[in-house]
Amino acid sequence: MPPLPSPQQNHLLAVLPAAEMKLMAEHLQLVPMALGEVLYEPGGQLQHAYFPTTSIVSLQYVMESGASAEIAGVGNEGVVGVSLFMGGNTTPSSAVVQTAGHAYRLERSIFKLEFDRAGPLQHLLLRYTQALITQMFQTAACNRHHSVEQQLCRWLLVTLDRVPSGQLVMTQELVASMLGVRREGITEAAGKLQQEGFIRYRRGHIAVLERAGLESRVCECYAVVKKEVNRLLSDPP
Amino acid sequence: MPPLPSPQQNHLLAVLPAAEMKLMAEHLQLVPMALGEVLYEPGGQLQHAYFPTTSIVSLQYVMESGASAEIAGVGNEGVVGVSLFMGGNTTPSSAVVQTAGHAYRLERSIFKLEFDRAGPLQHLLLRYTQALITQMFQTAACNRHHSVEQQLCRWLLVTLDRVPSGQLVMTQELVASMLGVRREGITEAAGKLQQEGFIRYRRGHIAVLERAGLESRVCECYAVVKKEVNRLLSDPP
DNA sequence: CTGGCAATGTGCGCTGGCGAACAGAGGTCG
DNA sequence: CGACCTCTGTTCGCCAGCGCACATTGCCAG
Repeated sequence: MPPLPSPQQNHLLAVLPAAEMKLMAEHLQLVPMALGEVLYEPGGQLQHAYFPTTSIVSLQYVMESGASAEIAGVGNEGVVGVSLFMGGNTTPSSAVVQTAGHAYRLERSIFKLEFDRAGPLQHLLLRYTQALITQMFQTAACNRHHSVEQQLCRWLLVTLDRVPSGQLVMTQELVASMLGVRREGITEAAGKLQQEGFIRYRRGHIAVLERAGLESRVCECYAVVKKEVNRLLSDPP
Repeated sequence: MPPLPSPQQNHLLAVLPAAEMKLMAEHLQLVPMALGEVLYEPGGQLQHAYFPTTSIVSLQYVMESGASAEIAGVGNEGVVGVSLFMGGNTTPSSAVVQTAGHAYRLERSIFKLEFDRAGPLQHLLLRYTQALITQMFQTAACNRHHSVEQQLCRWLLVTLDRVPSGQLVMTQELVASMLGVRREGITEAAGKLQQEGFIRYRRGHIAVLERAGLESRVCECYAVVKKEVNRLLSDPP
């Protein structure tokens, strides 16, 4: 077994000043995140904020028809539950664990209290929220104008940035529901990428072999978001 | 000529406590907003926050190919320039005046100062930002799954909520670029709506005749966003 | 090692939206 | 009042992605 994750594996927690971190440490609670677990449903009251370390959470919207679409993903660079401090407490979206792993969680009232302290944590969270907004922004535009193959490449690259090993546990069915397209569409696009030797997959596993290949096929959206997220989360002035 | 707009015509400014408002009043500056005016471009430094009264501003993203997509709109219920207080200062999107009118603007540093006061204004702005997030969310999902006609209905209804007269000054070309679709697609969809007697248009003018008709055709997205925005901006606890 | 089931591969026909090209029809401005 | 330009209507071929149906293939449990 790999060593238990430390809070520092989450970038937001990692860059907190020691003093700040000390205050929160005793309230942070390590929890396992199982694939498919639902952290919250539309309109449901969030009880905790989650800081993923090794897990990945997908923020998605499910339409009345049952069709779904991922709007943004949260990995160890962020936090699930921004609506807690934005003031709404709930959102019309859901959050589902997309890659199993761990997260640290913080009870809702504590989280809000720490935020209202108006210290470095607040600034960090607000900047992160803006990064999240950029993701959604770009997803909306990408949904409108780019092909399934391009979006698949984007999704793979984003996920890869959060899973250094490049070994993803993920069925085509699941990818399809994330992207909000048909499973067959993924089969086809993934088939092409496999033929080119960029990826290899077998029954629920995807291995990225040649990252550069994906980068040559992806739309601009990947780079735009990555650059913006780096800008926002690197150097707090 | 209609009377000059008062700051109270902007909902955010209207609900501010008198004390708060007094502080800001002397810095608020009434400006005309001309159709097509660009408030900021991707990556550009915002100099002001804008509180629309009678104008409508469209937040959009322009792709490398030149194709564009509106991600959210801001009318008298909101403010343009959330990135100023979120910490990023800029965003990769642009803001364009979609309906001419007026707005009150606030110099960047003043705006940030007032926000950092952590009073009612801050809470209000954060809640509004979450409402904005909901809009983007829903736009992303809507772009993925709904037809041009549905999206046109949504767009008309949203705009109608901000233009009580129901008389829109807007060419099909412009609507098309907002929705990120072809102009012909709008011609066709609008033609249907006109045949049904829901709207009437002539060279750059759209008149909504039967709001209920549009509501019968629109996708769920309109109601979801409206409900959520009402929830967030009505009763600050 | 052998069902059985979930995951993947494939092949239809269909349709919504795209791209391009052009014809009419208001407005506007000389 | 007429020229001109912009906006709108319409057509045609094309293709990505959908929905459906069914064949195949790993993988795991028994």
